Amino acid sequence: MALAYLAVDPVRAARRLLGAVIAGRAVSAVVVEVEAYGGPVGGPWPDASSHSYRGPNLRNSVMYGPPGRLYTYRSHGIHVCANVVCGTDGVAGAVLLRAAVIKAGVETAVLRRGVGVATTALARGPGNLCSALGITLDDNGIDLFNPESAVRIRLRKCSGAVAGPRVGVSKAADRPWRLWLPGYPEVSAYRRSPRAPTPGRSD
DNA sequence: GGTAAGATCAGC
DNA sequence: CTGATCTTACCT
Repeated sequence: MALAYLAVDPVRAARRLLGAVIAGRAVSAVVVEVEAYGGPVGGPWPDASSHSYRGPNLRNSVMYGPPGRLYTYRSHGIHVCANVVCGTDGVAGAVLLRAAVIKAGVETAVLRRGVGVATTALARGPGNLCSALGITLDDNGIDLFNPESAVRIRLRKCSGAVAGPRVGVSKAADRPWRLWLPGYPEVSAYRRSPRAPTPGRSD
């Protein structure tokens, strides 16, 4: 059962999610960039930039559930971002889907993103990825391994991943928990958060 | 009941 | 670098 491959720490789960095929609403794509997010203080993978750092609440409850579920949230009041929950049931952890290569339904993705958007930019960036795949806040908590779900994922074997610091986070900014497959123009350019403290701290 | 911060993105 | 826009959490 492929689901068991996600019942591990977020960084390993992130590595296993690269190359996976995510099927959204009439659009499917191969995941080429992800970020790992850990859990609360005192948990196995404390992570100050994770939504679950301060314990369970209304927004992050899905992160504490079983692996293989979809965790969506609204970012900056504008965009929707999608995570795949990892770790065992009861332990918070998730992998943010940052970029993907559209494999089917390009026309639909273009309609959602806007005519004139470059093909390689359709699902570049977590907000754009959700937009292109038609993932919404209402999809929060759905089982990505249930064939009945509106959004599904299939894990594929994959190698050659590289790692670097996460994009946009203001805490634990130097932790190399962003993983991607090199050579894809779909992978977003690295931008450090303007709110992040001086580089090189071990946070 | 008010307010600040934020795992983003596009456009100057 | 900035503004847009909204949800949550945490305070009083």
